[in-house]
Amino acid sequence: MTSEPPIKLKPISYLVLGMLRLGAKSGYAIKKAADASTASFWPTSLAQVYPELARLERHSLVTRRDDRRGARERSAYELTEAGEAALLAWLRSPVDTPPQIRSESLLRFFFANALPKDDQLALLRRMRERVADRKTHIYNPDVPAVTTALKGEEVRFPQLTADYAVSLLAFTERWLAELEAELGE
Amino acid sequence: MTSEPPIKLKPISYLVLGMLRLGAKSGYAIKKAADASTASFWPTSLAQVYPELARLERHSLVTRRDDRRGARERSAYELTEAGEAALLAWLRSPVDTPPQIRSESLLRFFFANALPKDDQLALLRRMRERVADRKTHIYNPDVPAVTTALKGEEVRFPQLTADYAVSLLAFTERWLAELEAELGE
DNA sequence: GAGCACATGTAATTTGTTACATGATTCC
DNA sequence: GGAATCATGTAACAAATTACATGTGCTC
Repeated sequence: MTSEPPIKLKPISYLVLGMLRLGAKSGYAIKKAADASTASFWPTSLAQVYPELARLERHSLVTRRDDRRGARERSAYELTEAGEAALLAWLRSPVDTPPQIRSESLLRFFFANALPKDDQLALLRRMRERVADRKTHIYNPDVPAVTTALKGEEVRFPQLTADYAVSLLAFTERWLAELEAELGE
Repeated sequence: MTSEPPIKLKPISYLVLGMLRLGAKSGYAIKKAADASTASFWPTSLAQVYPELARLERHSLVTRRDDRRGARERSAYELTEAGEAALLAWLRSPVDTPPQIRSESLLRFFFANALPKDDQLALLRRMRERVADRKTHIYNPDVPAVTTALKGEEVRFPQLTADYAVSLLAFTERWLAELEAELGE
């Protein structure tokens, strides 16, 4: 089907394939869906999505058709069989790079010893407030909006992912509150 | 003291300043200490540490002196008063960029709906096993090894950071086990 | 008609990793 | 004597973000 050298699929590839499978059709829609669901553990940008779609099309993992609305151009992409197979193979594969985390907040926490006790407590309180903030702002993945492609399939993992994120934040909040109490004595 | 334009301090700057304060003296020692303590939430490399030390020295936040061992050259760095002040100011500052996370594992989880139930369960089990692995391999920050510079100061935050990491992993393990049980019914 | 969401891309810049280059010291 | 660790740096490369560039359609 293609004479291209074998394509190397990266997480962004699977993000795109996965969102297509859930029913997002345009690059813009994929990015929007990602912002509302996967952004907190796999951030991306349009400058990644568009080139990736083109790359996947060159390798016949997706097909593109014109889908203009009046004068505004738009592309509608679909998974090919090879594309769906690649997605499933990845989901089944055990290979897993460890999660990468960059938390300035934890870095501060780690060095907090340099502060007098009052400032340590202030730091903990600020951290806890911020965690509470993030908890209330977790996007509930707007699954119905993008699952038009799925007939009858019960979609629960996106919601579970959001649930997990909220639980983690709640756990962190409690952990910080306890430490605050202990340190404040 | 310097005619350089004002220095812009980034997290790697504070990592270096903080490790110096804990008693690491050479660039190599800073990297080693970071690998054993902060690497899981703020990874870095020697190719960042060395240039950063040079930059901090140019701006008089650290001082460098020769500390060769025989024929092997080595530099010993120390915080200046300005350096310690910068570290403390950062620790007190509320500014906080949200943590950045990239977890291929969670991305898989999010899309796991595409799999038949058995494969979903296998995915959950693999995730849980991997979390358990990471939990057992968490480095305990080797604080005594680098705290020669601190006289009498009780250093507990590095240990607390490791405790928190272990707690989070344990929480995740339980969460996954429960989901597995629920899904397995 | 103003402002925002929809829509697609490329270019420039930033950030960070891995590879390269070189050598000394220590431990088995 | 060989391997691992100590020690310092630079160069090449990779990945990702932000900025740039352009225009349409919808809603208040």
